[in-house]
Amino acid sequence: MATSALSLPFAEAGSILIDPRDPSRLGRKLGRHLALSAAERDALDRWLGRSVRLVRDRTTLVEEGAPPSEMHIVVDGWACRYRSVAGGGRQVVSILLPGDICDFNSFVMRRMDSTIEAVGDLRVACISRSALNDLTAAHPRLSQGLWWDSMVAAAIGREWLVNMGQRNARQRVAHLLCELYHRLEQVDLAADGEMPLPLTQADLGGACGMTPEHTNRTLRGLRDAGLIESQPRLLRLLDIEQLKDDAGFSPDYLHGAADFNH
Amino acid sequence: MATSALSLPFAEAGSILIDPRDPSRLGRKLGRHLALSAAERDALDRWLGRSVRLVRDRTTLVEEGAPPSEMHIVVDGWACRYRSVAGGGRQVVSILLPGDICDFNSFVMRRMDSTIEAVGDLRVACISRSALNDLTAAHPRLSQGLWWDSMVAAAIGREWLVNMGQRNARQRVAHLLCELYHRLEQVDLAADGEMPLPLTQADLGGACGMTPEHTNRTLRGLRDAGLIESQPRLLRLLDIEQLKDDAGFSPDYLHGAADFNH
DNA sequence: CGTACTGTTGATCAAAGTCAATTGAGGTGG
DNA sequence: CCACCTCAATTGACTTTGATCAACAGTACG
Repeated sequence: MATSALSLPFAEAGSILIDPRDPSRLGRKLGRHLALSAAERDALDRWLGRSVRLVRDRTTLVEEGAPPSEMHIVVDGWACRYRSVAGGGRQVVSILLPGDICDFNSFVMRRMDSTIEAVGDLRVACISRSALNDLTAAHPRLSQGLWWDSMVAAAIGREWLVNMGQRNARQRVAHLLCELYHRLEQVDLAADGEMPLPLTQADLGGACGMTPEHTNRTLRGLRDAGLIESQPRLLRLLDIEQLKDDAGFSPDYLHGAADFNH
Repeated sequence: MATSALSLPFAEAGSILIDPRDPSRLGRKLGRHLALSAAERDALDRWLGRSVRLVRDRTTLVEEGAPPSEMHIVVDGWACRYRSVAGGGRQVVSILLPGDICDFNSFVMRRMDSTIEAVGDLRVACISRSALNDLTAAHPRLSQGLWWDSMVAAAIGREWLVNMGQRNARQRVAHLLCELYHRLEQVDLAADGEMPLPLTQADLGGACGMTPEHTNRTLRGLRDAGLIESQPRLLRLLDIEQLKDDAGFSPDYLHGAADFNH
């Protein structure tokens, strides 16, 4: 019988294997945790390149309430996943970066429970259920990788809960910025305290449960304290250690390779 | 009572080691979504009864930072999963009811990122990685069920984010109570607006990002409005419709069987 | 050029946190 | 059986955070 994408081939968390080549961000991310073979990476990259969709700035990739179709993986660009509430409010429930799986639940749920919107132009790889089944049947370790990624996404969600429930505005924003920086770093999109940041202040606030106005003031506070410096779509973390300290940020919850493999 | 099932050897073919009137809540929950065969249900129940651990009131089942061992499923009782923050604060990130999987990430992560604590005496089924692999290899549909459960848990986490970010204290508490009622109902532990509630007000507040004092006042508000009525470990929802309406609660995110089956 | 968004700032206000006590119930030991 | 102890629930007074309302400025773009 074919191993379905939903199978559970759990193995011991493997040793790191960094492939010197430059495959998809997802492959790169998974490769930091699992020992993916060249064949597995190739297969993944092939599938990711097979059907890529372009989503224009501020248009939606999937809509809340709609029946799910395919699963999407961010190839390039950013996206926000949010839920709308009565009264016009919107809560950002996750921020999707290159290499992130947008809607893992597509194959399990009957309706999407949140909306995914592009922040800047976005390219996503589309994978049908049967394609994913084929892929994971041929390469069970990729299936492990998907599980791992799914669990990390859940851990990030839990940390966001901690963020909103236990920290003040300044800490919330600082924490989110630290998280984004670390996640970008893991896929080689940030370094030296410098990162792209296409999100508006309203997006950032929406992720922290804050109004745009208060987000603005909070960012100003961080800027005045010499912790960050911003240009239109770019952010520089001037004192990461101080920022982490203020925010109570510890990267453990990201379960990133850097913290576990050495 | 059923504690005698603890040490029973796995011997009688087809027999259910747990009280036959009390089949696993997990099986019941999954059965609402998937068409589980009798054999699948039976296999699940057997495994769940194989190794049951008793966790005393307010002691921890798994500890933040510890390396994961087995996966646990609530058989009976309640638990809270929380993360501690510097300064003594604790954020409850999920509330675990009978039939819930406590720590699905056990098999994927290297360290637990949160603590799970019993709320009242708790019984959990323990399943090793290899046992789960065997079980899902023999019954692939159970594997689907685990995926489904995992995705629902993630959806609940997202809804909690919405709750904390977009709703006021009264709505947050009302929403949480509605959610708990619905989830209990799905495993036949609540009906007619009446539900067990072993949580303290501090627990409830911890899940909503509120102080115990404010939680107390908020509950009083709901009581004064005639929406709820409480006894020590029991809660009655006197006007569920009004409560849902106030809270902006819609059970869609629970992806419950009632809305999707048939 | 308007138009529309994003960022910015100020004034005011309400919601929730903090600090401080008191009450009440359950459990324990004498 | 009762005194005592602990923890949960409750209430009050006060403070602070962040929301709300209201402008206005900079910028991109048709």
